[in-house]
Amino acid sequence: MKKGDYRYDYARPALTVDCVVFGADAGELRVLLIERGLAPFEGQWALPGGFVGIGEELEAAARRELQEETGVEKVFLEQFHTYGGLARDPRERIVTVAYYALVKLSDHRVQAATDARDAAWFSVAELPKLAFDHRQIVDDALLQLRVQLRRRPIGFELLPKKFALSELQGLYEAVLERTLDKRNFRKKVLAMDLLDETDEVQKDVNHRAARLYRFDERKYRRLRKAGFDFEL
Amino acid sequence: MKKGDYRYDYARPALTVDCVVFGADAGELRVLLIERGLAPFEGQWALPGGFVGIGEELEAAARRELQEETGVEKVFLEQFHTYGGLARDPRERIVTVAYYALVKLSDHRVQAATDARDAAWFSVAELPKLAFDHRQIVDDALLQLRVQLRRRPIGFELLPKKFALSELQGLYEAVLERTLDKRNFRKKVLAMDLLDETDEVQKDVNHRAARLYRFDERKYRRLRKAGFDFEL
DNA sequence: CCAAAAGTGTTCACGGTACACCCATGC
DNA sequence: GCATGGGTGTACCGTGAACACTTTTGG
Repeated sequence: MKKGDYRYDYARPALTVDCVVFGADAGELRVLLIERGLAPFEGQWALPGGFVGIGEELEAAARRELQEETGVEKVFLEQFHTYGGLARDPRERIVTVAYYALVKLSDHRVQAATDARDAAWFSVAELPKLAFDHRQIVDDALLQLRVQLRRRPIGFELLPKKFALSELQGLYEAVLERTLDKRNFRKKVLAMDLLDETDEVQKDVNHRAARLYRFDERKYRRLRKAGFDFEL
Repeated sequence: MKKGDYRYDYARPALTVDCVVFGADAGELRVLLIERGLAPFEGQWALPGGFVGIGEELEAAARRELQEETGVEKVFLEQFHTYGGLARDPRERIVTVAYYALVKLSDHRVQAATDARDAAWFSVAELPKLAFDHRQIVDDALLQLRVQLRRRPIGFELLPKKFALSELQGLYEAVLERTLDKRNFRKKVLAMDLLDETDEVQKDVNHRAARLYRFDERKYRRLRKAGFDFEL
């Protein structure tokens, strides 16, 4: 982005993007936060995000900021709400377009960079105090995730490519905050015929190892064309 | 808004709001459009909307534009997506926050004003060519409406305060684009116990007049607190 | 008396839910 | 051999879907 002197007839809000990045770990839902290296709210935890370039698509800006500040790349990303409250930012009027992202925790060693002093995963159950209105944004994203998780096959974005059914169930339980019946869950998931059984099993567990499955994107697309609706 | 000379270190997109206003009439779903009085796309039909003031909330801007351009006030309004494509507007980069609104057609005599040359209702089945990417926005809003109509009691926003069950059914059929069974529909709706039977009936119909009902907002709120989920 | 829509019950199939026991593995 | 989670089947209930006839009113 080129620094210069840009003039307009009317005052304009600044435009940013922010990302609520979810990951799952041992049946716990986590959110990726950065520790701010700059004022305002220096030293506080916040969502990764930043300004939208004048020649940059909104989603591209979200991906760029995510990559720059946390190292996270190539993830499921979806816009869910735009926040424009007058007092969001103490400096000036800033409108932010919020996205939620889903990542396989195992794939992403996060690392802070640019204006982020640090980056780390926090359990959604114990978030620190967040900068700006980011707490509100996280809460809204979580609500959105809960709704979408049941209607679209996005849970798989949060797990390793190969996973045990109990891991999938644990994820649903963590996000929906309730326990599910094991038999019913397995029956329903397998009946949808969206998972391929691999010939691998879990490793490094001190009990019987579970069979691993893989989500079949192709099958899902084919079924959806035929009018099938994912529902869990 | 005060015209002046505003300077920034980095170029900023302009920020607007646009509204997809739905109304129902004789079992047909309609959208409110304005005919543009200014370039670009002068003379073409477009969504009501306009620039967000620097000290103005997003939703407030949407309501103001709606009122100014079409005379519509005090309606159900909900944000659903933000559009930031680089080529949306031929003049410069403009990001727009889109809302959908639901109005009782009977309550609103629309009238064009400010930079709208004309305002009129169009059946969603036969929209004219629209300016900018507004066709895409309408399509997305319609999709959103279809989803929300089944999960939240928003259909009542589109009908007169007192309505016949067949009118409600006609609305659902129009939006969802499929026929519904009369007996099952009435059973389901009445079973939710959200409607109050009035002692009025339809007038000016040349057949048996239907009883009129009213949506009971209070009851709905009470039920929702008790964990009830609207679903049709 | 005819047209047009209002109003009303029952049956059936399916999917959701509840529920308990044996099995494989690591220590 | 024991602890830990993996893996499996059946019975019941409630909800959604299909379906046709009588009633009221206006013209």
